[in-house]
Amino acid sequence: MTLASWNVNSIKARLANVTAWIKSFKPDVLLLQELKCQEESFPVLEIRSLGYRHETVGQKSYNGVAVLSTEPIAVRERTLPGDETDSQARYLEVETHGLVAASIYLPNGNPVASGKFGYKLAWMGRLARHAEALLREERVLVLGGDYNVIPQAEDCYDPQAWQGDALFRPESRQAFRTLVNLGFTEAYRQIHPKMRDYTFWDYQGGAWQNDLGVRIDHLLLSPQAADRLADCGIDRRPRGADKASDHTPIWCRLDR
DNA sequence: ATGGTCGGCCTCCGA
Repeated sequence: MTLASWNVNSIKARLANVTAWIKSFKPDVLLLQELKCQEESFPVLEIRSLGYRHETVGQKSYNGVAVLSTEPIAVRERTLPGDETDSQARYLEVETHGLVAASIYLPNGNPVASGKFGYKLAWMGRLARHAEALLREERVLVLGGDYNVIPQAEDCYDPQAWQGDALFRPESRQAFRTLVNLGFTEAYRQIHPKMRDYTFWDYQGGAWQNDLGVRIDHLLLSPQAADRLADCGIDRRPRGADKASDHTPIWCRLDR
């Protein structure tokens, strides 16, 4: 089975792009981020007509996550546990296709001098604590989404240009390592140890045309999921389409 | 010379 993740930067503005990609790639499970709409305005009919079930956590204007699946979906969590006061739509955890999957839209954290960076790091701490509990279940589990973290210098066209940015700050990268080191396998690096590839290119300054990107969308696999990992890739084609999102999908194939 | 990134939206904020 194939599972993919894609930050679509508005599901309404991106509907034609998303439906076209689903038709061509046919993922079994698709994790979406940055819907930028409330649940009642999610394009239910268009997604259903493609043969997918869906669950969403929506919010007006900002954030918003979803899970699409060719099989029934059972929701486990609609928010990241650990802070009842957090109302941002950034986490949806489900069971489908016999696996546990979470669609994650991790806070951007910029500007670093604002409270947003503290919120990002606190959110990452909560994610790590919850992930520990998830790992104890010893299930096939995928935590996928827009992590807004550039793990290493080689995941970035120019580390100097990102120096000081919340996506590349040492604190952000350390928190990402702490999460991975709980026992996850980062699917892309497992399959492509040396490859330079990106999942995000800014709209500004011809970043896409000049391949000035960063790798910030990740699939984290539990040991039971990593046992089944057969392939992983980044599909650049959607980023080159008309009216593209600034992110492109990352996918993995789990065998058996 | 002109333009300059998008999307949503209480025309600026968030990314």
